[in-house]
Amino acid sequence: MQARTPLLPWQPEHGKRDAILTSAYNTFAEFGYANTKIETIAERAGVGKGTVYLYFKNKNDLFRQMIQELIDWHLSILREQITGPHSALDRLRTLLRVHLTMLAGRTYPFHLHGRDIGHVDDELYLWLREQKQRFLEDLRQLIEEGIAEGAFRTVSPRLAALWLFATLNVTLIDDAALSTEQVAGLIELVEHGLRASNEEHPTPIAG
Amino acid sequence: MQARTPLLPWQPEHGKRDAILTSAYNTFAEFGYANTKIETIAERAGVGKGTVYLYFKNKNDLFRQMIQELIDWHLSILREQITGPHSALDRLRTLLRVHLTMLAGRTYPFHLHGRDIGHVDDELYLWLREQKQRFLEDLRQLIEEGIAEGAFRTVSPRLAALWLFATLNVTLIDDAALSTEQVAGLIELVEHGLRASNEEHPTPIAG
Amino acid sequence: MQARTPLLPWQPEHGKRDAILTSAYNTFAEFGYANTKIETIAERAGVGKGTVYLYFKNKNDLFRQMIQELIDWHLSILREQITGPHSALDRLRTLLRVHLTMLAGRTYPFHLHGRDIGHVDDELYLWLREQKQRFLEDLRQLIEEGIAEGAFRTVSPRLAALWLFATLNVTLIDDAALSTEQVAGLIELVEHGLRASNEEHPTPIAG
Amino acid sequence: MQARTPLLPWQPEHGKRDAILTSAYNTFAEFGYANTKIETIAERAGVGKGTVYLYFKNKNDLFRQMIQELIDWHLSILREQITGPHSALDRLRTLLRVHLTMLAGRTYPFHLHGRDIGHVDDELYLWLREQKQRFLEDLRQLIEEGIAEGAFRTVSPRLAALWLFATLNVTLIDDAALSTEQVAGLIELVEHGLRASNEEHPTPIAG
DNA sequence: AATGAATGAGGCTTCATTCAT
DNA sequence: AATGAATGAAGCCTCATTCAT
Repeated sequence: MQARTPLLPWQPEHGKRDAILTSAYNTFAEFGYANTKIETIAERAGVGKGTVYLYFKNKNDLFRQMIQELIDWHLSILREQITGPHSALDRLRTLLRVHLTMLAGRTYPFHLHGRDIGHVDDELYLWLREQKQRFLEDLRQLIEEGIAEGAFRTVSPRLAALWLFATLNVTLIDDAALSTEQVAGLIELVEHGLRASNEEHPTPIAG
Repeated sequence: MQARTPLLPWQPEHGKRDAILTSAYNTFAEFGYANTKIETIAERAGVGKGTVYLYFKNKNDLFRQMIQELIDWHLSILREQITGPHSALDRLRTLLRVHLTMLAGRTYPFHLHGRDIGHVDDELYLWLREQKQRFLEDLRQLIEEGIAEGAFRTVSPRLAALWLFATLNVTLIDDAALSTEQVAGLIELVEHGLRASNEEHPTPIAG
Repeated sequence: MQARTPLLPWQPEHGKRDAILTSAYNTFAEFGYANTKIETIAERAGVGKGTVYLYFKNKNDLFRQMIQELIDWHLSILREQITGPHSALDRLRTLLRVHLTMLAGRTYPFHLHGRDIGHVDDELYLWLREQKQRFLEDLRQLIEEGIAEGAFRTVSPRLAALWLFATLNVTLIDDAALSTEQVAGLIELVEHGLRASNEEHPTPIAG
Repeated sequence: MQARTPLLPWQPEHGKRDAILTSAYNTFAEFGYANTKIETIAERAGVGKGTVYLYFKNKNDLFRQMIQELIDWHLSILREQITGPHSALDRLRTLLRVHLTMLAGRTYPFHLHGRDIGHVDDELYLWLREQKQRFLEDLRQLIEEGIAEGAFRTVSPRLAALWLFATLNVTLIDDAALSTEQVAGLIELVEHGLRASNEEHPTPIAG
């Protein structure tokens, strides 16, 4: 169903900039920032070392732009799920499923909250903080709507948002991707944590 | 209650090795691995640069030992909670509270599952994987016991363990430490996710 | 009188080659050889980077040709003064006035003797040596003629030529151009250094 | 007589800093700034490449400090001659002789007024301007004193100072050092330029 | 003829590591 | 055991030059 969602926001065949960003993503993911050489990124992108510097000011700049475009793209997809026309519960389910499916198909090297990559660059660090806060706001609103709809218990929306955010990182724990059943099970656990107790028998997920 | 748990496993006044490890912890946390200079660690530890090499083979070795001792110490404290004599639910509650309290008091720079620090060193990466798996096993067992006790719903114990693990990282999302109320709220959310539906009114946490 | 002497031997409107040489002159003068980029020269000349290589083999070649044409042009103008039909004293006066006036109108970045620019290129270095020697010869001859005419004291013509040459560089010392009075004063100093002592009352300079 | 004046202000055997500065002087003089590699300076100084960076922030800093210490040292020696107790004429003679002798013994790569090296570094450029102005002031004063003493004609002191300064650079024109006779002849030319006309028969220079 | 995107050789600089004291 | 001056491998980045259009 989500199979058609591309794994990354860039298409190497769309030009050298995209080729470099794709290569940068894979190389940084494989070796980490410090152990990645610009030369390696260039080689894998099929361009010369100097070409990287035609599109990016320096290594930091390349990294920052790569992360920003990746996160932007990822969050925009998630946001579509959060703000759709469906019930809060349905949107929560889809949010989790889409997110986990997107991560399942590849090595996702970077935590969404970016503490580990924030060291690289103050500008990026602050940008990530802001994105995180914005996304936490979206999650909070989703939960508030769920509460208003009577689907969720009366929990602290902000706290539940944090907790949801943490859960989203679950894939990062195991290197193996979650199976469809595991994703369903995870959604069920989260639902249970939030669901109003009178709603004993939730409608089936794919309803 | 947990206030007396020291924040770190080392005591600078216990000798140069501990001083170096404490300094290493703080410096790596502040700057990240790549941006941390041995000289800075030595300075902050109040020793000469060469002295670091009397206790550690190289920068990697220092980092690895620091992380390993930190994680070992941290997990051993958590393990005490998991394997105690109390009910599975109580142990779960204490586990979460102790973990979150330990992290609350300081900047915790490293994810327990260590994807971000695994880049540094294959040996450390594999060690962290193993620790993670062992701890996931422990969590799985806790959940199985909870199911056996009738306190938890019949969920996939392995999956729930993963989910718990993810939740443990919640503090890393926000830079601000969680308040006591927030910790309680978080525990409540997790409990709700796991709790057998007939157990509507759980016994108070501290008994 | 010399106001109509153009400042540089090239006219940008005479074609791309002249435009590039003018731009090269200004840019090398502003930034020095090492800090000057071909791209900057091309931009200022209003041509593409590749176009420079249609007219010049490489950066060194561009620099060399620029210097050579500049010096050639400059010395040929000076030489006209030296070898004219007037008396040695008059020719000396005019030589100094013309030279100083030419330099006064612009930033003259390159010493005539070229020690500082000789580093760039052995070929240019040797060429400059030769030009220098040739010009010193001309100066020597002028002085010899002055001695023969009885206008100058019996000095070492070669040494006096060196000394004259050094004096020609006086403008390079101060960034500010010399005023007409200063030029006259300078000429007067040089004359005094050379003049036969019996010629107490020289004819006024501007005659 | 001046043979005992060391050629350079540094003594390689006085430590690595002096060894590096001496090597830097010789290497920059030989190849020019842009064509000089830090590695070459280090090799010739008999130290490792990294050692240079223990004493100097970077290549520019090394160059700047080298020039400044060289000029400082050189000018301080000249200044001693200018401000001595002797007559203005004697001091002028000694000034020229000392300066020319100092330069005679070696390749002097850098013009005192530093237009050619100013491109390297703005800080250095401004510093050189200031030194130049200060030294021109000293020369001006010497000339004023000579006028007051009746030894010099009534010339513009500032202009004559500029002219003297230019003459000091005479050695830079020819690569060959001036002989003792040439130095004497040069001094004589300068004297003639300045001397009060009633002083027809000066005492012979070399006595 | 004219262009400018692409390249990669070359050099500055950092910093982990060594070792003489 | 403790030190820190010295080292040089490694990698980022610049920019002269090329070449397809």
